Amino acid sequence: MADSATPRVRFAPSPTGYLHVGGARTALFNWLYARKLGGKFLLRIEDTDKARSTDESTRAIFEGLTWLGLGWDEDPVYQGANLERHRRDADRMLANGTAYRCFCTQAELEERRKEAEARKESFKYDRRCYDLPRAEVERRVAAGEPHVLRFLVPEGTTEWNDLVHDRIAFPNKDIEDFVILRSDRTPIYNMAVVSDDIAMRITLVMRGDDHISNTPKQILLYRALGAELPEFGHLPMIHGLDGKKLSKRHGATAVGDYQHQGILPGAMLNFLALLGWSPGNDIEVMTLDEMIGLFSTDGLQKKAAIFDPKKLEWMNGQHLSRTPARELAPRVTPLLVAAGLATEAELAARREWYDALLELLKVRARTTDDIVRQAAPYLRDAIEYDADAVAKQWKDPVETRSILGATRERLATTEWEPAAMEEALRKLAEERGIGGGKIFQPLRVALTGLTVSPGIFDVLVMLGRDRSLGRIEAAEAWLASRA
RNA sequence: GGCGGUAUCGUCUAGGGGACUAGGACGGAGCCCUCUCAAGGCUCAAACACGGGUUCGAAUCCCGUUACCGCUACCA
Repeated sequence: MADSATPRVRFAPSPTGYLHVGGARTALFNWLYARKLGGKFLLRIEDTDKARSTDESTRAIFEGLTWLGLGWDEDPVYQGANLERHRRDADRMLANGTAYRCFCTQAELEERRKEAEARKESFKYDRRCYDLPRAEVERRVAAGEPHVLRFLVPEGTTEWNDLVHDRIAFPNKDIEDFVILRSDRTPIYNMAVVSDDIAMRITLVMRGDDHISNTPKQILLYRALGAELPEFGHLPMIHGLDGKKLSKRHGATAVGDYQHQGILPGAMLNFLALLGWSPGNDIEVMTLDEMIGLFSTDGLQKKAAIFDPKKLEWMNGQHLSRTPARELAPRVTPLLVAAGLATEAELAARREWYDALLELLKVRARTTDDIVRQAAPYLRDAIEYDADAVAKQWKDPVETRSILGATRERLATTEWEPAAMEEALRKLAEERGIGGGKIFQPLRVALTGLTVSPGIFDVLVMLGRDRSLGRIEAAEAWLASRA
């Protein structure tokens, strides 16, 4: 275990796509760990696979983390920039006898692998180049013969006390003498990771459990380099609804996809946190700060979790409801503008009204997109009558028009205030011998064109006197033309 | 195939030998509230993979089986 006073953890994605929800969760747990313990959360871009890495992906990772609010503490480390150190470390191992040169070509290896397979045996490099006479090795090196550096796996057992799995052990005989430096002198993954983690003074390596079998190799490398071991913690995977590893087939897997679906970053984080971690009680909905307070590696799960979009939506609805309009506005305004429902200036000009509208809509929305959909009747001049709404609430044009007319007259002479309006309309219903709903429902359609909306008196207030009365009148005219 | 990991309601999970007639949440069904929709409240259906041990006692500990997942490259 590393003795550094300050815990240092890192998130080390390879920039070959977008920020995956699984990666986001790994980042979150590392981030929470650092925040909880007053440590540092570092970012390392593993861009050594030149063929697959792109700047665009790197940018997507930055953007994803930034959107989520998972800031990193030091400048991001680009693995590709540390090539020289990786080589030096590999050469050090060659020098101290923990690594050796191997001249076997990939084609030869491939052939032997196939042969072993044909014999139904598992292939493991047979260490033949380790036995090459020193003179021959020197001769071939001098001749410029291409070769790789392989790690000389020692005898014994490699084990560690995993933060989430407790003890994990691998017999070293099952680990082959793996390559650490390619024939073009670029490092192989495990070499680069260990070299970088040592250089970054990482105290805990917390990553997906698909790395469990890399861990014994890495531990061996730490030892060969005479470095102090960090702690290791392996997080379970995230699967799709069918129990298979989450992939494109399951729909949205990129954090950005959810951002565009109207998910709040806080809700995304909260949902992800609960996928593989539990605060140990029945608490579900949490802010990031609350998560920091509650976080403990004890609550980390061993089992893979299935990503359930339904629960994400519910979680988002919870966060939406709990977010004050003032905080919601910056996230919703751009969407409203993009939908052509308003301009930023218009909304800024009546900020209190806008806040009140958001307060009304957020409770019945599960995504910010829902809010945008619901907001249309309050922002647009004209409304459209939903066919189903008309069919259901305006069945009888003549009667409906009569009710609407009476409603309009009452409202016109009533103070524009919820309690007063409700009293007036309930009285009207009583006079006509009908239930309140018989007035409210057709009115709702006249006002919004829809069968669903916030409470009708809230709608009247949001719309304002002139617009409300105007809409009722328009509805009456529309009905007259149908009668 | 080899090695490693995992196993509680459909899903996320609580549980760390007796408090378990196994708790909460999502989703589902129903009821209440009610001007609609949400939200909220209440109720119901729904799980300890299987088999052996250990123990007075096992969801909890051990072993095996099964299933699933991961790794098995001069990818990361």
